[in-house]
Amino acid sequence: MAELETISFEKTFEKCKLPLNQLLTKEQQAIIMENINIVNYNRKDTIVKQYSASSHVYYIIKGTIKVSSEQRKGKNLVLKIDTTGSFVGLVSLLGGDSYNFTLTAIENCTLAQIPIASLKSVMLINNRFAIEICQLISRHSLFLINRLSGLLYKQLPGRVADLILYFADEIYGNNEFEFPVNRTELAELCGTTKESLIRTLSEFNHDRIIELERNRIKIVSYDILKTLSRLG
Amino acid sequence: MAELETISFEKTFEKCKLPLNQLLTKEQQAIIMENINIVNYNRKDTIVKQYSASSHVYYIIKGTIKVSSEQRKGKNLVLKIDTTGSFVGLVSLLGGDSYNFTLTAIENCTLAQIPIASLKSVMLINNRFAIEICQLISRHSLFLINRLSGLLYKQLPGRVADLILYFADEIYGNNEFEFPVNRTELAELCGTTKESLIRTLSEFNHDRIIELERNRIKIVSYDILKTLSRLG
DNA sequence: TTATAATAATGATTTATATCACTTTTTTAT
DNA sequence: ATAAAAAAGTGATATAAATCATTATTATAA
Repeated sequence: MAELETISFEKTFEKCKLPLNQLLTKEQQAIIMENINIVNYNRKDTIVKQYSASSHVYYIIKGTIKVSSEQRKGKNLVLKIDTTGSFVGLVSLLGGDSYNFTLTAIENCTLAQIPIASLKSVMLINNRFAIEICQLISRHSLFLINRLSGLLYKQLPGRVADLILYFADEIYGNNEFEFPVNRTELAELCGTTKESLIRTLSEFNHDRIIELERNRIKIVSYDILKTLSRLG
Repeated sequence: MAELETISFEKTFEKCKLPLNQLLTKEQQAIIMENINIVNYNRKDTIVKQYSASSHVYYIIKGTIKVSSEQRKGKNLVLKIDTTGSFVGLVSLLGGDSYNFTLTAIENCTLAQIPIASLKSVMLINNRFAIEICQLISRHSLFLINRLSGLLYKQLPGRVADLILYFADEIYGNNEFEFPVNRTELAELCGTTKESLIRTLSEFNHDRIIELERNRIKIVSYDILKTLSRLG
């Protein structure tokens, strides 16, 4: 499950959405790299478990993971999907001393484990960087609050439309893609049950809003999806 | 609605949960006070409107406000109640350039309006302060994510139990208190309708879990509420 | 290849809660 | 003090989606 490698700062954070090269001095980059671990995970591997003591922040060098939270025995909520170039676990960095969510690889991934202490120490000597991290946390929070409010108020067609649009627009940037997770996990992404999700997807398929074949999906009418999302 | 006053930094932030006196130098305190506005609001006054351009962060010198978000025409979600000593609007500080939520006074309030620019400039020269603010944002986000997940997964008795416990434990620190808002707003706090909320409260009253008389409520069995909250 | 397990799909039924329509009580204003 | 408006409460009904039960399909292993 976990094998170590050594690569440069540049290479590691090549795809990062923050311009870390400008943001951090060479010395600060060295602090980060000093205790970094590069780890590979396979599909379905658990990266961190909710409630366990938090020690690292993760950066996705390559791959896709899901962030989820156990609501009760057997009831899971998938909060979001994260891919290449994202930091994960930032809210847990300052929000408490244990992880608030479970992270699971949904395809083969390469992650960098950055010790919280390293990250904090760089934040303490580099305010621009601290504020950038703060900004990531704020945006991420707003995204989740919006998503959860949507799940709370919209009914299924709207939530499933959001789900499809989320994958198409935010994850894959393509109107044709393959769901990286099974129906149960898709259901957990829109706060419903496997059965209800399947029914709604089938309806969309029948109504020619999408073309669905197993995990392969193609959006036929983006506009109708947008409308469904809006009307909830 | 809005009348100005001038008071000292010490007096203004007397009840603040952050030790601003230690955290900020006299010069930094002066930057904050330079463009600060002290404003009084009456019950039901709108403090800021969702989607309007964000210019200030608010600090509650005294009083209680609600933070809400319009989900669709006529459908509101009350995200949280905030009281004396809290900063409000921090996620909007860095998360974007408009307010993400509507703030409304639910009792007579005195708030300090702090220009975002002042706050940011202090954060840029004081890393400890920046990290403290970042921490506030993280904790606040986790609270909301938990609350919203609860609303999503629990059914009404669990959500109403949470509502009562929220007021008793977090807002008033007392098992006997008066709801500061009407039934519609209580319903909006637990993502339901006025009617359903009223019915659930009446059941709790009938089952002697609470003693309810108009807005005055007394928790009779804290344990049952806790159990209802846990079982959802 | 065949058996076994996992996942997907569909139909029937139940249930929590929203909606609607209305009454009663309380608050506010004249 | 009385009228008008707002808020609280109640009952009947509708409905979206969960649950339960079962079958079909696909993936995995012997």
